[in-house]
Amino acid sequence: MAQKKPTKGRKKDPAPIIDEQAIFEAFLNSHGFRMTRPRQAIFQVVFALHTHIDADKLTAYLEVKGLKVSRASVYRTLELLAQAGLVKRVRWGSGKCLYEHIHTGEHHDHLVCDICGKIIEFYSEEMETLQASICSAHSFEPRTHTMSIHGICAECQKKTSKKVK
Amino acid sequence: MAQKKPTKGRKKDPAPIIDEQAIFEAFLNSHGFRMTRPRQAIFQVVFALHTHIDADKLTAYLEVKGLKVSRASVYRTLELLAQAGLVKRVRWGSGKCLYEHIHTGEHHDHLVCDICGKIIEFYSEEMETLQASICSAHSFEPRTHTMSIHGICAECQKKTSKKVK
DNA sequence: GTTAATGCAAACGCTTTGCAGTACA
DNA sequence: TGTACTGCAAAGCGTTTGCATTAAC
Repeated sequence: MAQKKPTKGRKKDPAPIIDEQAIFEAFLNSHGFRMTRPRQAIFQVVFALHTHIDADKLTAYLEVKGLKVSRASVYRTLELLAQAGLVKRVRWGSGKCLYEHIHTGEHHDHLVCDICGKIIEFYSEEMETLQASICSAHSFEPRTHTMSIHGICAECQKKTSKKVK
Repeated sequence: MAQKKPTKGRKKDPAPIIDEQAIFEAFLNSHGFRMTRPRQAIFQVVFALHTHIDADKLTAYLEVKGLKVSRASVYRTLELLAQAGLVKRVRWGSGKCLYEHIHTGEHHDHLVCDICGKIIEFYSEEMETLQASICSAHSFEPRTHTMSIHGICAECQKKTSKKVK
């Protein structure tokens, strides 16, 4: 169901949020949990943003939108979303956690600029293949992976090379 | 000691610790720092173990060896070692930090078993090459990277398939 | 009307820091 | 002998939890 044209050309603009919403609701239902206003709100923000976000920023963001939700609920809901397989939690260098939504089947890796902190997402088919072959060489059954390359982004390189020699 | 036969067969047994010790001492010297007993001890343990270790385990390990060092000093020394480029600090899922020593030029990635927690290190030349090409495609200048594949190791697969189903 | 979810604030776990005493050079 | 380092304990930071109140079903 839900037509599935290849949509050649555009890279992003993945499955409509509705689908994920349905998954989330089904997940809640099947566990005897309830769909509440805070959960709605958090869900919306996480899936509307196309970036990683930490609990604090998310709370602030909600507040700006006029939805006051306690940090506790934010954490609890993100945990739920993670359990539902809709969101992935990643520890970041600082000790904070960032959360990113997962579009089914899709996933990407990260280039992280050590200077400006920018995160560039990328996807590489070869990387996936390579990982699969590494895993099978170790009889390891992969489930998820994280890969981040830290370094200096193009812009910061320019800035730096201007300033410092 | 210090002989450097190829020791075919064994995979590990890399550059003697002595070299790294020299680097550490040089680092300390050049920064006006001092080589102290706790620093010695911590250095020894980190480079003697061929695994990742967290500050707590390291402290405990030292205590067993009869070297009581405060957690504070452990953290401070690990920070120094990191600054010297001898040790890499990685945030782990739990919120803890693990530290791993770096043998110059070498580096490896990880397979992490979600069931037993075992960490398998691997190195892949193709991975390095692939990363380099991804970086250059984004005009990104890489410095370090982290890649971990989570999943289930061979042994746990066996156990699981026996029990379940 | 039940039962689960919320918000608050206190607890938590790991890491960092300030300070008085200790030890390296 | 002077200065850096240590150990302690307290503070810090992000996250989790207990409990009384509120809201979903």
